[in-house]
Amino acid sequence: MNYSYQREAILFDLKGRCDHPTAAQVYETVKQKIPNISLATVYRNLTALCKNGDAASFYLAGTEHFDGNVDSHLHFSCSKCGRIYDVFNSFDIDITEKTAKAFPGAAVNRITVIISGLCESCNKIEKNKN
Amino acid sequence: MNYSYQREAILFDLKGRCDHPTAAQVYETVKQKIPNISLATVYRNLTALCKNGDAASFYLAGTEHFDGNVDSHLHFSCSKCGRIYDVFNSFDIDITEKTAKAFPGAAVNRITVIISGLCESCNKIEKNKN
DNA sequence: ATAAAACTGATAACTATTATCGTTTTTATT
DNA sequence: AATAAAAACGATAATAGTTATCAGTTTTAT
Repeated sequence: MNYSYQREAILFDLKGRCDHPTAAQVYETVKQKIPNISLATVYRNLTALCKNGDAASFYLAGTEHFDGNVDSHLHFSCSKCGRIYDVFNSFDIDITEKTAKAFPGAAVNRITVIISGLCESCNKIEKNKN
Repeated sequence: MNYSYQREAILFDLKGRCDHPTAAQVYETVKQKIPNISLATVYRNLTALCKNGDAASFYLAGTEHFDGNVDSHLHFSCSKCGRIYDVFNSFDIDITEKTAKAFPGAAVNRITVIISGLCESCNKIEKNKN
């Protein structure tokens, strides 16, 4: 893989935010720095960065979201405000290990956990409606 | 919600299989029974059935997969053969409960867990390559 | 300096899904 | 049974997200 100014800018942008952006959202911000960058370049590089282990991604309702944090963690998605929060693995078990036990002979590569519901602030608003 | 012959056939098909089909796959099989059924009808009804609690769905690589089994369970997706296996919750913790603790004040509605890797048979083939 | 490989922007193509609309079916009421 | 409103239908257009193509540019190794 060769160096590219565009890829560097994309990774820099992704690493500097924690909102789990879509490709289109990364495109919008990187465009401020590189006005003539193409959306295809953003897609290409986000995919390459994930493949390379520099980024991660997960799907939410059919749309891919990217994450500059490649450390194992879960995601909480609020169905009202749409925000995606990190959930730093507070679980007292190693899901990967347990899964390997449940599937003897299989190779576990990745575990995606998406918790959905109402975040604290949206839930508070919801409760006040009564 | 009124009765519809198409919806009944769609739910019957979904309940009778365990391969977590996409809308297009349900369409293909239901078409054998109702040749003039529309793909839009399949989408409409799968969505309605999920909303109604008679079915469930999750996204895999941008595509929605449907599940006639609405009991809590996880999914193992093989990256080679594409098959999706059910993982009946052998974990000794209640993820929902733990999540609620990690997010005090939030309301947890649903937890989607997708484990990806190589299933036992594909992993065996992979190992024999050496 | 040069040539191959990798990467780019622009855009066409594709896949999955949703929206629209005129027609048909279902359901409740006469 | 007739009827009218609501719900659902099939066909298909529209949309969203993503991937593929391709000619031109940048990077890298020599």
